[in-house]
Amino acid sequence: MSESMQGLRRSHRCTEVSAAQIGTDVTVMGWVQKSRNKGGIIFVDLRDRSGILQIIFEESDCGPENFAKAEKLRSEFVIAVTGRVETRSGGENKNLATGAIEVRAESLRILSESETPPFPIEENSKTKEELRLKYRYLDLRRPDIQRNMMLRSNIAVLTRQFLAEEGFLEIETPTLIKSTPEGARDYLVPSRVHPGSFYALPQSPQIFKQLLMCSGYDRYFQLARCYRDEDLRADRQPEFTQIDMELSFVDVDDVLDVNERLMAKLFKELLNVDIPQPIPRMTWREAMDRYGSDKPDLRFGMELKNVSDVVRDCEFVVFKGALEAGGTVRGINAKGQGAMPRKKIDALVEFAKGFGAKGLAYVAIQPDRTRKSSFAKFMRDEEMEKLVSAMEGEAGDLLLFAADQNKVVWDVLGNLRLELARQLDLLKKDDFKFLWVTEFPLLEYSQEQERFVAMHHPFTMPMEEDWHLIDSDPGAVRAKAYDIVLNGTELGGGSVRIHQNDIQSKMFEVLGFTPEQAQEQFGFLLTAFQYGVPPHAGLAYGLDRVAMLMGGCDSIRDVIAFPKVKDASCLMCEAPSPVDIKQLEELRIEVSEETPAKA
RNA sequence: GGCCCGGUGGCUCAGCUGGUUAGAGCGCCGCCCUGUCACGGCGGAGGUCGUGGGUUCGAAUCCCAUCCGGGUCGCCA
Repeated sequence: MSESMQGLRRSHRCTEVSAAQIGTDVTVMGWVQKSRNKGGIIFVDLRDRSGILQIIFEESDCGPENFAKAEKLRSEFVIAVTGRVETRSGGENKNLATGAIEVRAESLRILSESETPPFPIEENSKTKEELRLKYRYLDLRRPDIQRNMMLRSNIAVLTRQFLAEEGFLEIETPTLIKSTPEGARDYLVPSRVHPGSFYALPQSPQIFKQLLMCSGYDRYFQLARCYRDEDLRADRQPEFTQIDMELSFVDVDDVLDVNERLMAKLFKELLNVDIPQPIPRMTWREAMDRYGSDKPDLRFGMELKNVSDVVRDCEFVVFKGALEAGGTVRGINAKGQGAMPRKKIDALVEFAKGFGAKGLAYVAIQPDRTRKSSFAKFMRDEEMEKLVSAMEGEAGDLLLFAADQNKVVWDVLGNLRLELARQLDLLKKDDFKFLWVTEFPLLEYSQEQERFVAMHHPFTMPMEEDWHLIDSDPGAVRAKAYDIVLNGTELGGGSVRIHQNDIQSKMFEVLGFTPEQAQEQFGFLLTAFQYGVPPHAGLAYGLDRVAMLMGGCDSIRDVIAFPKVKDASCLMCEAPSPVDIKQLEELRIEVSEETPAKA
């Protein structure tokens, strides 16, 4: 039996009740976390989003009718209690924020009863994610998820506040837009009015924000929903939220400056963590050379070393072959891991092969400085000495080498470095190491498409000093593009945009667009740029990733209220789903054996 | 699409080199209990071992297929 709210008003959230209210009456409402019935006295832990407050029921205070109701309380019943705040006479509970006080119930209303939940609503749930997601509305009651959602809300509020104070305007852009084939796969929405034509959901508001610059809005931002029809990961959902911004009359430094102050504000106010100002910068090339990654995790060292010159004259065919083929030999030094058992080293070799390595050469330096090595027999002693010394190898160290084309060597050692850090527990979640990675390559060659594709997007401004290479060596042209990296995660990225038609046309040409194709895809942008466009630049964060890292979570699902699972479906509402055949007919979409529809 | 891990009462797990009636903790239900807060005591209910097939005298256990969830590679301008 559910009672009404008639005549009742909540006076406090659970943990807003404090010693300051002792002796006064309060009215609290929430969910029964737990009821402990001692016979003549009943303790109820009442939970709301603020936390837990103990209610005490005794018949002499609340009367027989209320006491009888209190005896019926079960987990997750929703109740309203009016009572007197008291100091606990039974001793303080140090585990609760409200552990020194309790509310002696004078009246009780059962606002809603509850079935026994399918899993316990409690902190640090061990429940399978599958079940949690099916009953996400219950999972969202758990204190740790509620903290995540509140953190996310605070991030959004502070971001708006900060950017507004910095002169940014919040402007919404459409989510039914034109499909562009470059980049990620689009989610498509069929048009009823234009049979056979489709809208796309935006992968980002990129073109619209550039048009806003063209329109003179100067500084724009938006917390924008974005959609990409690609496979999911722990840090990737098909729909996600960007903190998206664009600025006019700026260059790289201006964008970096405002963003490092934004990050500093968020981390200081929400986590009381000081972010260095300015945030360290590293070029893409340096990041690759030192860490084998364009999003290096700076919480630990173990940097890559290029030893190509050291081993250039040795007879080890793996090294020799790689160098002759134009590749490099690089290594990392896992300090103190020289005693790693053979089995574990073999596992690392297998791990490396997963990233394209043909093998992994190693030297394990024993405590007595003798060496166990997979390739010593191919090296002269003095060559080995030189190599070990180039790696700063000391007794007890494990040296690991990869030899191949740069791209492979970077990838293998970069991932190996992270794997070793995980094994050695070097990655502390409350250690926040920010980094700007700058000067990304403008283009990268796609084997699959047999042409150069934009590393960032086709509107990215090349670095002026490299532009003369665009025909002779397109891959060597660097861009005014930058990523903001935190603890090995790409939090966001952006660039200075091209605002000159001649450079833009050349870009399209290099990317293999005919002028007609460029016009067809981006004509409105190109036309807009003929009417006076300011130099502009911008950046977009993955808000979900920001919240994930700030909240110490392992997956962005933990900071998204209703996330989707690996195959992009929703376990709770069961989207996507077949639709009524009538809906399909209206859209002129034909039904076949393979596309099920409701009759 | 590839590879790896998992699926056993409501929850979390054990059992898995085949062999009595599939166990434990928590939860749930009933009774008792006036200072609990991981409350306690007594009693009780609850299981198609993800699904389908196969091997076998016998399958939670072995084999094949398949579904579901997670991680990862490809993919993600």
